[in-house]
Amino acid sequence: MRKTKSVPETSALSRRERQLMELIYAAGQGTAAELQTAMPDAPSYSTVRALLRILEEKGHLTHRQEGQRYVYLPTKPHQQAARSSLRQVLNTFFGGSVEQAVATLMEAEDTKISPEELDRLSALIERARQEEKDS
Amino acid sequence: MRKTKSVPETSALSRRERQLMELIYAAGQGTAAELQTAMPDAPSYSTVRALLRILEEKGHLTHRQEGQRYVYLPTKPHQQAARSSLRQVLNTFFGGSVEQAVATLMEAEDTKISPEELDRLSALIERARQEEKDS
DNA sequence: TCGCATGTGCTAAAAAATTAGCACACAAGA
DNA sequence: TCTTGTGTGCTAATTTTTTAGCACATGCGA
Repeated sequence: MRKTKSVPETSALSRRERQLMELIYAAGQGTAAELQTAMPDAPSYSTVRALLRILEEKGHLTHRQEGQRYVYLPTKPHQQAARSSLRQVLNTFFGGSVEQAVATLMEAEDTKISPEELDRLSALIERARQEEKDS
Repeated sequence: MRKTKSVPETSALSRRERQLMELIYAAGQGTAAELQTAMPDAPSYSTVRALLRILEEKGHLTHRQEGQRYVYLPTKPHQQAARSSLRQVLNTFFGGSVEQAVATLMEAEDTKISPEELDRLSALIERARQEEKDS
């Protein structure tokens, strides 16, 4: 069994913390009240605020004051978080293979990829091929 | 902010539990000792066993006895878990778009997709297109 | 047969996460 | 000005998670 590389302390998020981070990344930003509303099995308002404070301490979030309330937003750029999450899933379930992941999605009944998206995807791949040649 | 659908109790995994599940999915199966070895910041052997027992109680794992030790393996088929994890990441970070996800991966220096994989990917897409037409 | 290595089954304790709830600040309208 | 609504800053309690460690079983070689 392969030894995976050590996880930095900051990524050891608790269940609720993770849930909040996902919401914030999906939404871009949010206030305590908004986030609470958006949570499926929402805890109390205090709890949400407490979690946000902790996440800020851990360095995952910052806030800016807007009027009199805090709007929280991620510290790490969306792009970077996205990439590392995706990598993680790819490694865990697909042996790191993008192709396998896409294949799995295409097989799923409920997650059909639209013709338009297929077009865009193949355009993307074509472009990558060109760049490959150029270099 | 969109309200996400409620998460079933069983998916509320703790940090360590999640870590174990990921390892098991990546490896297919494992004994307590193997898993402990594979964990980056491994806790004690007892701890690993305790967690495995809990995961089994929660219905995520089963074990079969092999000789005198337990070999744990996931309850849910790999495929299914893979799909739902991937979906999750796609929704959180890429607005559900496969294309965007692939684009992000291609941009990353450290996660270049190999020419071979590009070929396989486009073959995959081509096949999907054909099926689209047929139906 | 005895001692050791490797396993599981427990239980109880320690640490961390989650939660509630109060106190206080400030803005806006009566 | 007083009251109300909405916000933050705390602190303390509860609940979950994580951990260690003992007791007992089994297989194996000395």
